[in-house]
Amino acid sequence: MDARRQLIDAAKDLLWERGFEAMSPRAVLERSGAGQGSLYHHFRGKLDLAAAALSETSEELCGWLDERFAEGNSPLGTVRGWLGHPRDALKGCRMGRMAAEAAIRDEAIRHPVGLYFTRLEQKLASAIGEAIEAGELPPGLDPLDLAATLSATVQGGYVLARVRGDDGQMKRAVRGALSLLEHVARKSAAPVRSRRNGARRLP
Amino acid sequence: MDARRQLIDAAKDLLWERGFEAMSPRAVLERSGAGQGSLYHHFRGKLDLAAAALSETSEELCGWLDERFAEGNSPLGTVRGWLGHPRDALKGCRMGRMAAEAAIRDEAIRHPVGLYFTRLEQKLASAIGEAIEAGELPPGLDPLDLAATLSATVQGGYVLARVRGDDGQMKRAVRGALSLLEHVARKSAAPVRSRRNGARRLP
DNA sequence: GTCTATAGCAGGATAGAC
DNA sequence: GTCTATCCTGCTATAGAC
Repeated sequence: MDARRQLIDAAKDLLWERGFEAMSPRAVLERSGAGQGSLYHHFRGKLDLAAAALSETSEELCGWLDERFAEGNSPLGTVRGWLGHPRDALKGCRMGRMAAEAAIRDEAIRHPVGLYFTRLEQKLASAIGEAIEAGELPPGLDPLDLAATLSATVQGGYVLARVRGDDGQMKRAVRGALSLLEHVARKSAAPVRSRRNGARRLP
Repeated sequence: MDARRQLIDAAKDLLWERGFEAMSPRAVLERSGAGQGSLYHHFRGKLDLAAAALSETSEELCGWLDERFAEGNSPLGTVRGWLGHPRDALKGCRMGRMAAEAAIRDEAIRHPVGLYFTRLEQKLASAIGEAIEAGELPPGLDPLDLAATLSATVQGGYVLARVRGDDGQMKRAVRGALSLLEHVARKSAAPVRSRRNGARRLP
C-alpha cells in the first residue's frame, strides 16, 4: 500500500515537469522506486494513475484557494493578494499545463483539472461581487467575466513567460491587471460606499 | 522541391492539432504523402522540420497582426478589435500551444514562437501608448504591462476554454477585459483630450 | 530528390514467480 | 502486493536502390 503512495507522488511531479503525454510509466517507476507490477496492480494503467495524481493535486490547490480566500482582507484586497502571489512562471501551472494535452478530452483527466478552475472562478467571482457591493469596485462589472479575465491573465502569464523564456512576462501581466483594477477602483471609491454595509467576511 | 512544401504544410497542421511531442514523423509523412527519404533529405530531423513549420506559421500570424493593427481605427478601437476578434478557443493557439512542450527550451522552437509574441506585444503596447496620448486611456497605465495583460488574457482564455471544455470561457475572459478597458476609458474621456493631437495613424 | 526497407530503441502493458 | 522478465507496438532515423 506504500507503493501506491510513492507512485502517485512520482506521477504528480512528472505531470508537472513533463505533462501527461511525456510522462512514461517507466519514468514513474524509476522515480518512485516501485516495480512494474505495483503500477498495474494499483492502477488500470497510465491514464488511471495520472487521473489519481491530478485529483490529489487539484484538491491540494483547491485547499490552498480556500485558505487564501478566507483570510480577513477586504474583498478587493483578497483579489489583489491572489493576483500578486509569487509564482514560478517558467515551471508553469500544474493544472493549466494540462490544457495542451490531447488527454484533456478524456473525462478522467479533465474533471480534476476543471474542478480547480471552477473553484478558482467561484472564489474570484464572489470576492469581486463583494467588492462591488462594498463599493470597492464599480457596479457594471460582471463578476464572472472579470473572474475569467483575471484567471486567464495568470494562466496566460505562464504561457508568455515560457514561450519567451522570461519570467518577467508574468510579472508584467499581473502588474497590468493590478493597475487596471486600481484605476477602476479609484473611480468608484468616492461615489458609492452607501446604504449597504457590504459583505464583511470575518467570523 | 514540392515534397518540402507538403511536409511543412502537414507539420504546421499537426503541430497545431497535437503539438511537438505528439507529432510523429510518420504522421507527417502520411498526411503529406511524401516518403521517408524526403523528410530526411530536406530536414535534419523532426526538430528541424518543426522549426521550419513554426517559423512559417509565426510569419503568417505576424503578417496578420501587421494588417490588423494598420487599419484606420482609433488606437483604443484597434486594441478592442484585436481583443474581440473571434477565436476557435477549443482548438488552442498555434503559438501559445507550444508553451507546454519541453522542446520550448530549444532555441530553434522557441525563437519563432517568441517572435510572434514579441511582435504582438509591440503592436499592443504602441496602440495603448497612442491611446493614452490621445486621451482615450488615462496616463499612469504602463503600455508594456497592459499589453502583457491583454495578450495573457487571450492566451489564458485558450487554457481555460480547453480545461473546462467550454468555449464560453474565452468569451468571458475577453468580455471582462473589454469591460475593464471601458471603465478606465470612460474615466479618462473627459479630463484629457488636450494639447497634443495624439498620434493619428492614417496615411 | 524521392522512394522502400529496415534498424534501434522507448513506450505501455502483461505474465507469472515469489 | 511486489518483483523480474518479456511482449508488442510505434517512434525516430538510416541505408541504399531508383
